[in-house]
Amino acid sequence: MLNDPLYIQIIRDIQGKIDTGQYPSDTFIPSESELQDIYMVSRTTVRRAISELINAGYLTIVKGVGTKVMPSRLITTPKELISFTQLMRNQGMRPDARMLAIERVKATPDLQKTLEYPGELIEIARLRTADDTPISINTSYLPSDLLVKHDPTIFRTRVSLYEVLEKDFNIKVAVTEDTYSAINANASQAKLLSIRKGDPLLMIERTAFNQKNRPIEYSIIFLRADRYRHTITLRAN
Amino acid sequence: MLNDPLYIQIIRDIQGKIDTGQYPSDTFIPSESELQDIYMVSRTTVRRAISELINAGYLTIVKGVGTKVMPSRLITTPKELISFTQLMRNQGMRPDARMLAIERVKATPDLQKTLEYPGELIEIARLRTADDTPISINTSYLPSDLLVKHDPTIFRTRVSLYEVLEKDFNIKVAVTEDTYSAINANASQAKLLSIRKGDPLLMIERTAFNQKNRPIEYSIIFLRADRYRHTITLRAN
DNA sequence: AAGTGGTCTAGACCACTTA
DNA sequence: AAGTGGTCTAGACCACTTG
Repeated sequence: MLNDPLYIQIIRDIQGKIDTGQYPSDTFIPSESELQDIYMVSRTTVRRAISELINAGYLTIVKGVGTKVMPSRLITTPKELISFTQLMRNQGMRPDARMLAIERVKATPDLQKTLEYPGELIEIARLRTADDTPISINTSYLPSDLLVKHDPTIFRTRVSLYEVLEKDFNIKVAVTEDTYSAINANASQAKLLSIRKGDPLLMIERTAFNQKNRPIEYSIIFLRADRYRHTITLRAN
Repeated sequence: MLNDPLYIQIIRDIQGKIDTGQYPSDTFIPSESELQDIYMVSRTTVRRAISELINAGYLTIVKGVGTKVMPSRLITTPKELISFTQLMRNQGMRPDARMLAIERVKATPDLQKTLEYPGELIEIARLRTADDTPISINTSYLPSDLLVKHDPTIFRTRVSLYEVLEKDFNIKVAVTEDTYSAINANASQAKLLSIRKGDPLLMIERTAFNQKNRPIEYSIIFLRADRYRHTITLRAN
């Protein structure tokens, strides 16, 4: 923490002051030259920190006037990539998962193309719950060459698949492409999710990429529309 | 253009070289010191330009090695805010809209709260089509005090509501909050969209804000799930 | 060892807002 | 006129990757 770059430390400090209300919503934070004095750094470093906080949606600049704290409504939903475990935790729910299957499977032509990998895949199917209510059926496919370090059963040890990838396999998801659609539940989906056949499901297909732009996961998620809504905040360029 | 800041001109130039293939996908662009010589600017200015291109998804940095052009797959789906007109054009379709209603309405309590406006609203309901196939029913509510400059019928003159707001009212959308859900079509929705009652619809509720964080539009959109998929690319922080 | 990007400084001049 | 952020320069030292 103490060895982190100065601008990171400044970001953390300002973020903390926003969160604790020392810099309330819609008020101006100290000017850049004041921040230079506070943190004893150059203006470039102050501006670097402010620039990232603007990018993250915490601050906004009014030309010729000053730098203002964004209304918290717009702070709380960052446009960052987020895992479903995190999403549910953010909504104050206790996420869990029941493993339906962990198997080695052959890739279909579509999956081969999407994952750019001709070999075997690991299929992980899970029923996700929040506060013990079934929320979604989540089926992931991962190239097996990425997962040689441990037995696939390691995915039983944690609720978040992305946490297993990061902590046990050192694989970090950098980019996702999410496609939203809607379908009617079929009989088996309805049974698993405790709803009726024909009820609406939000369907999300996600392809995840690592830092080197290699596809590392394709997943298809069926979410109960009555229990779950997915919100995303976007900013114009 | 010539009076634009240097870093903007550099961004445009590099973007152009990526688009025309002079800097092909997955190859390294010149190093920062080479770019200093090319553009005759300081390293700070070069880095400013590169930083924004990384943010926009065009470039990626490999530590200690160089700066690489992102694969075009990941460039083509920017995470920017985008209008539905643009979205359909991007998919190679010809978007159009049939006006269903332009009316002054009283705000429901929910709408009053969402739009933070107690007065009358302008309701604009439209059937959106792509290549003459009905795609979505789009109902927007806007505070009437924003629209005094012209008669509301001006919304008939353009296909894109956001274009009318920007060009005729000088109102720019800066941030949107989109919530995704799914429902089954009711009888009237099914009729308008040429589908059957009970067929799945993707529902998107959007609240749009201007640069000053004032809510300027609430819209609810019902999309035919069989004809339309909505893709978003997200990056980790 | 050489080259790359990562961080940081100390200045400068400008356009914009407010009084 | 004074204060704000917007842009830019010319240096410096560092950590990381590769030959």
